[in-house]
This record gives sequence, structure tokens and C-alpha cells, in this order.
Amino acid sequence: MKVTNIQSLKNILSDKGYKLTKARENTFSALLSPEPQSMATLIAKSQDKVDRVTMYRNIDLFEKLGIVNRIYVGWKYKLELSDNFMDHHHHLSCLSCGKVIDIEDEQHINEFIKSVTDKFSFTPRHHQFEIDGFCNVCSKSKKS
Amino acid sequence: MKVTNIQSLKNILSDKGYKLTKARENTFSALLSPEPQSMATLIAKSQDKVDRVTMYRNIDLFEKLGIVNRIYVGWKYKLELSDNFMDHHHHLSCLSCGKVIDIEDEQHINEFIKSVTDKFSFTPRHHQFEIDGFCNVCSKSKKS
DNA sequence: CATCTAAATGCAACAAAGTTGCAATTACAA
DNA sequence: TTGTAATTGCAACTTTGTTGCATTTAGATG
Repeated sequence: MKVTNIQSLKNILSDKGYKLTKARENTFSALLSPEPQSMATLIAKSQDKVDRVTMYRNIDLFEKLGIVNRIYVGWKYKLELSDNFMDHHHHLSCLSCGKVIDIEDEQHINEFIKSVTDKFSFTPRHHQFEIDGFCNVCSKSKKS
Repeated sequence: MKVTNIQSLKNILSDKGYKLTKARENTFSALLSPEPQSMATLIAKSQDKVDRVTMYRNIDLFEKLGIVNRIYVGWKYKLELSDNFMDHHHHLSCLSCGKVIDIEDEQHINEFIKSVTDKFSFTPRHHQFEIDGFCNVCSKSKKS
């Protein structure tokens, strides 16, 4: 089931016996963003609306329900609405200047995931694919 | 340069003006393991030999020098000696029972990395590729 | 091999991130 | 409208990571 608005959020929750609360609506709103966000950002965006502890608990719940994904960009994890709702991207991250380049070859990655999960009868729900290194500019100027 | 023993560790360090200290030797020893380890594990293994703070500082340094990689398995990061030294594996992690399956199709992944980094003249140093979902056993018994 | 010094360490104190127990509140089924 | 299990917010706590500083040490130099 796709999470595209508050009603479908409610459906997912009540389907498993969870309630749609004000805190969960606000948690969901905070997640609406084109970029993955840190826990600290989500908490800051929702201050006065959602308690810190409740935010942690609801993000955990959303993750269990497949509503959000935790991805690792650089050093820390960030949160984004799941693949059903938002496009999931992969990146090349430059260790020197921090530039992030989008890999756009989704199809190739998806085929590969299918081949490897089929082999083990594994049902994939989320994946990460991130490459660190040096961008074209920094490769040239790299002191070694 | 490959890190295969204390001497080559020393070479890498002194090459950049860093010293090979007892703490760094012990940090390196703690890293020798077939599995990636958490910071907490490394600290515990080295207690009485390396201070917690020093461990953090040296792991940071080793990462800058390309001696260790930080990878994300499940929820938390773990540390492992770099690709030069240890084989780097990729996994299918079951969200239900926690089972971890090794993906062995390194060649395919490496080709894909080459094709995508070539496209952007990007010099890769490390990558992560992890898939979460449900293993064959848990897929069947999954309550939905 | 003795000396010198920048680099590295350990300690204490702190800051940030995440967790737990519990009493008060709320969604929603009947 | 009411009853109640689920959820929340709060306070207190644990774990994880960071900073400043006085002391120690690796290793370069004579």
C-alpha cells in the first residue's frame, strides 16, 4: 500500500492495529521533503508538536511498517519516506569536497537486486548503495 | 599500499608524518577479525590498553588514511580493515530474524561500480551495498 | 645513545543521541 | 457517549562521541 497522504497513512496504521494520532500526523509531515533528513532535523521541525521521545518511537514504528527508510549518507543516517512514496536515489560522495552525485542507473541496480535476492528466495524491502571516493576535481588535486 | 602487518602500518603512518604508537598497534590488533566490529566492541577488546578517547581518535585517523572502513549493517555502523586488507562483503539482512546472508557476486558489483564511476571520472575508494528484507523462512511466516 | 620536541595519550568534564518507566491523555470501537 | 488499550510527554538515565589540557612518548638529530 502506498503512503501518499494522511488517509493512506491511517490505513497502514489501522491495518496493523495502530492509531493515527496528532503526533504521527506531524511526524509524517516533517518527513515530507525532497531530501533525507537527520533525526535532529525532524525533531527541530516538530518541536512543540511532537516530543523528542515520541519522535524516536514513531520513526521506529514507521520503519517497522515500511513507511520510512534509514539511509547512510557520509557518516550519519538520515530518514526518508520509503521507496513507495519517494524515489530512492544512490550517490557518489566525494570524501574531499563533500560533493554528492546522483547515480541514475536505477534499472541496472534493480535488476541486480532481483537476481541476487531471487537466488536466496529473499524478499527485499530496502537497499543501500553508496560509493565514497574522490570526484573528478579532487582526484586531480589530491595530495598523496 | 597494503596494510598486512605492523611494519606496513608503520609505513603508511610515517609516510604522512604520523607515529606508530602502542595505542595504534593495539587499535590495529583489535581490528583483526573476520567480521566488522562495533566501536563498543573495539573499545572493550582494548580496555586497559587503549583509552576510549584515543580509540575514537585513531579510528578516525585510520579512516582518513584508508586503513579502515565504516560500514552499515542493520542499524549501526561497524568497522573493518579496508578493502586492501580484508575482503569486503555485501549482505542480505533479514529484518525479522536478523539473519545475514553473504552476497558473493563481487565481480558483478565491481563492474557496475566501474561503469558508474567512469561515467563521472570519479575515483572510488569504498562502497556499501546492503539489502534489507525478509529471508525465505520469515517471508513465509510473515504476518501481514 | 642521549637529547629534544612535536605528536600522541589519558583523564576529566562535557555534549549529543537514544532509551526506559510511568502517570496522564487520547483515538476510536462498541 | 463511554470504556479502554494505545499513545503521549516528562523526568531521569545510559550510551556514544567530543574537547581542552597536562603528561608522556616516538623517533629524528647530533
